Amino acid sequence: MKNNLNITENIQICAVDFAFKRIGGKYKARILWYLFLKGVLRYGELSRTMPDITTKMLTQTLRELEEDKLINRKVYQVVPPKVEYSLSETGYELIPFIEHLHNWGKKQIAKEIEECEVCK
Amino acid sequence: MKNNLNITENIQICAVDFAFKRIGGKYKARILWYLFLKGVLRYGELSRTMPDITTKMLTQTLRELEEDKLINRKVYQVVPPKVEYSLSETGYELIPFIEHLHNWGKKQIAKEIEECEVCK
DNA sequence: AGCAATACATACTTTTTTGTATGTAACATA
DNA sequence: TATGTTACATACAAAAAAGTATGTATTGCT
Repeated sequence: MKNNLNITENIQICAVDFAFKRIGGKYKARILWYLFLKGVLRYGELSRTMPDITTKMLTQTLRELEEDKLINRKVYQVVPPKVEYSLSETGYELIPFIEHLHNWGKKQIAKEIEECEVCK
Repeated sequence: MKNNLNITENIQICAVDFAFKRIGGKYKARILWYLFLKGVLRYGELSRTMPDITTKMLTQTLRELEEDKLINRKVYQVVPPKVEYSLSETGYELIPFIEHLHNWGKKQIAKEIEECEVCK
């Protein structure tokens, strides 16, 4: 009676957890969302699009996304350097989810503004 | 030329970010997913279903979910105490997203096992 | 009186994540 | 020879999240 989980349920736990580990970072979803909206972007373009992300965090996050194969990284052997980032197929498969989240968020924000007395 | 974002895009950023703050915790999505799968659950039942979550984290996470109105908390004035948790309507609206994430995760896990030489 | 059941609370420590500040490489151009 | 451009790297500090251990309240039952 201690553990009444079946295998299927355990896999389900893991899958939600597994997925969350790959996109759970502070900026991951946003980066994926931007790559989706804008297509191929250079490092500097990403940086200028999201000025609140420091270069350290941007690089770090991009590396993690690349390791998990959610984005593609294309390096041009030129000076000054040129590196392009884009969504991978696997990363692209996460877009419907981010979109849902995005719509949900928009709706919630609207609701909170509506309920906010100070805002009236 | 420094900031070429328009208002619409800024709202989009915020929405993804906003949403992520509400379900970004280590256990939040899992708890919501379980409440969806099982319906109404008592504190102890949740705890037994997810034995890897300490009572401190479970309580803390449940409180945050409650504050953000993603779950309902119903207290029965009895001894020993009885408290029931369930998805709120707003929380329920997140289920399609968690489900998507869950399916994506399952697929990725399968893919990784397939690619794993050691597993063969 | 002592114990069990249930749903927590709280002080404190450890770990993880994020931020700050500064530095580097390579070449083209002034 | 100095400067600008681009895409980072790295040491260190701060902040946030999570974990550990222990305690509490109430009441029925033995």
